[in-house]
Amino acid sequence: MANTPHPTAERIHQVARRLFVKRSYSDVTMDEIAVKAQITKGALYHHFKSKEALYLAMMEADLSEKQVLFNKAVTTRGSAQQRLEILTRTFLDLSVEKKRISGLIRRDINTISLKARTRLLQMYQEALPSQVQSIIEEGIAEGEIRPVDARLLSFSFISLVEHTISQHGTRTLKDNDKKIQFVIGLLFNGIAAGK
Amino acid sequence: MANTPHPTAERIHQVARRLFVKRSYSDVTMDEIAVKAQITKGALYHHFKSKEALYLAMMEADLSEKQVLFNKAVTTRGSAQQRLEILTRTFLDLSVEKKRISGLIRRDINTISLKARTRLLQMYQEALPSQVQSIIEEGIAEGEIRPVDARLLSFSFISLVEHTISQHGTRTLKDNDKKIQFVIGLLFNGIAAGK
DNA sequence: TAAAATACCGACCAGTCGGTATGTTATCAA
DNA sequence: TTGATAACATACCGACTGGTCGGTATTTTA
Repeated sequence: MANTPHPTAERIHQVARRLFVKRSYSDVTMDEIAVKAQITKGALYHHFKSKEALYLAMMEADLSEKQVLFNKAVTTRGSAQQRLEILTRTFLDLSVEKKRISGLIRRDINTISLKARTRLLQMYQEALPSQVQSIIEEGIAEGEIRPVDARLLSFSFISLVEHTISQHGTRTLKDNDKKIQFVIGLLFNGIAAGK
Repeated sequence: MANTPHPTAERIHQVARRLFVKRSYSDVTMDEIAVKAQITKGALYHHFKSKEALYLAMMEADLSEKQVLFNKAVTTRGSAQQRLEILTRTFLDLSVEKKRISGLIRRDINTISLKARTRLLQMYQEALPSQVQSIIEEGIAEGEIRPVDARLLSFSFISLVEHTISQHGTRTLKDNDKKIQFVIGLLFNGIAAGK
């Protein structure tokens, strides 16, 4: 699945990724992907049987890669806060493009078929929210974090991190250390002044 | 602009809103809007000169309504926390559909023309983030909130609220009081157990 | 009541897009 | 050398989509 099968397929992946990150699923055409990948539509359809298949393959490659990466943070020893910091840093160290991909799912999820949707959501779940969630749950078990809904909190946390890489986020929080500080500080201590 | 000009135009607005909330800009067709509004395409184009114009009109009507609503929370006397609670409650009291609309902007923003995009972002800015931001800024000035980037925080806060109305959010946090408690608690105090 | 504006109809058009059918060329095992 | 198969190219299809247009019904105004 993520086994670099063919240089052309790899190039198609790259091109598709770049385009899908910038524009929505419906707005990216197979013709454009073919042109940008310097092949013809025939070749494109030789490697991927449909647009949805290409989209899915691209997303799955990305998500399984992230799943492995983030798992290192989950399995590290340390406090929940430390591990969330590591996970966040791992994410922030990715290329701009790869950081943005995760956000596509919410945007495009309703445009693809039900089957693809289910599969995609499941992969996303395992790659990101579940891993954040497990750290939070252990933090709660250890008494480090007060009991809250870990699932909802993990989604909130992911959004929070995503905001730091937005246009305004990068303007305000120049480097990754500042971003991590903002995100972790807000998550653990909130914004109340009295402390 | 928001002056109930014509029953048919009003119906078109409703139908468009319902469809655009569920699916992306590109995926909603003018034909479908016409059929669902029980008029012909000719009539539809009589009331709105283009698809984009309809989308924009719908969004603007919604945003200007929200702008007024949320402004009441901003101009209320009280602590920043109290005012954010009021603003959040005002939002949560809206219909499911109207709660969801705000999220469309991020999804569709890259699909529409540059001109429309700029205008839309500006209206959104004034309706939501700016108002949240001004409350936060006053909270900082009063020493209630520790100094953070108010703009980035307002975006984060809005996302946080939006998560509480997601599928999982409503499952976990049954009523609006629970949602407000979660959101405000997290924002002001974080999740650290030691306090 | 004539005229003019508004609201609406539905057939049509030009262009787009995902996908296919049918080739041609490169690769490589037997 | 051959022949099967993978890797491409080219031409095309048909469904769909945003938008147009000539004309009609209805309401408002003079």
